[in-house]
Amino acid sequence: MGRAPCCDKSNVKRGPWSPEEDGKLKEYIEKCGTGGNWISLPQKAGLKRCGKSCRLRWLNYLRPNIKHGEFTDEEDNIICTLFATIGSRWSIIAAQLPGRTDNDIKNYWNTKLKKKLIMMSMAPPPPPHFPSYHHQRKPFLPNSPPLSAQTNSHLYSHHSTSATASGFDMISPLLQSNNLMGNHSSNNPFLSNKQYYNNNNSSSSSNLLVFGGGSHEAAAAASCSSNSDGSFGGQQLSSYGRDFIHDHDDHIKQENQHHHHHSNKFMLSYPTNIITTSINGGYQMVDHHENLEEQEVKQLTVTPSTSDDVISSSKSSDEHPDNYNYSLLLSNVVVDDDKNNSNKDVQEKLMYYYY
DNA sequence: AAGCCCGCCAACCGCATGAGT
DNA sequence: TACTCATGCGGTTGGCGGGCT
Repeated sequence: MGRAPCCDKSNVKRGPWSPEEDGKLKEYIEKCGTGGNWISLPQKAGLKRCGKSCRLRWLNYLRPNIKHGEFTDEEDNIICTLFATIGSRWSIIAAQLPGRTDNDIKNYWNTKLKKKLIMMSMAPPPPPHFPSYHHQRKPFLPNSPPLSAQTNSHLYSHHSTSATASGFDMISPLLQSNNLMGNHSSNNPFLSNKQYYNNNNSSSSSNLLVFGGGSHEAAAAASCSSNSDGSFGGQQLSSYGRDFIHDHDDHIKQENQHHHHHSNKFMLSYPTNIITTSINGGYQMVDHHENLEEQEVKQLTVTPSTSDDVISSSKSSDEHPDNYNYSLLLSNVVVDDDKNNSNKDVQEKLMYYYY
């Protein structure tokens, strides 16, 4: 049985809001607030509207300090960076852009920015002397990532990350054009894992990458999950994110539960403090495929290069411990491809950008 | 001038989640 | 524990307006 509708649809007005309706809603909320109840608000405000409609109108249009109009280049960069990192989590992206609504950003992305990136991707490649990301990577500044200003529960409480491999690929050119990343096509951070394995027989390449300010799930979205068709398995990751993040102090216990109940583990989606606990044991990252017959299990053991790296980073992580630990921890790891056990050199596997 | 096409964006829809009971 | 319901979210739709033929 489906759930009951939130309102009597035959009795509510739909479609565009009139100035009179806007006025009523604005006046009521400014005078009385929402009262924590949108369902009853329209009646109190004298509106023949669904509560959800009122809420949307208020949040996306009427509330104070809403910014409309052109997006700046800086906003473009933030949107691209975050989209590459966490996918279409518009509410989270909007939280980084004061005055912008998730709806605005979503529309902007779907109608303009995406196309802009496509156009830029068709532009000629940068000249050969364009420096690699190894040379221009910015040092991590623990006081910078705006994502860390949010609570974890806010970050991870909802829905899926639906970024696609093509989405990541699309973003790359813009980032390059803005000098945010290098020009190593073989190190394209937006390749899916599938592409990574297709392109690299050994574990010596650097496609196990993170692009973003250091949110835990962000790392997962960018680096960990790919499905058998090469697309990113955001839903899976997201469900992990939900499970883990809600009770920050209970992560390790929950990780253990997952260890028992799931064959697919996305180590890099774990918060840093969990990874930190894995210094001695290491973690496995398994690329899980739905169809067992065709399953090509890719198993990566990812461990910090040395305990000292992790410990030292932990010590200086007071301000934004999660981000800081995470980045330092993963910036220098051993990636061991079990299928191809030939290269265990310590390598710099992760690229990151902070704004 | 009329008709068509298409991009933009406000609004809607369905679903997941969490709080309350 | 099970259920209901309000809220918040991302995906999608549909109307409007501008440009083109």
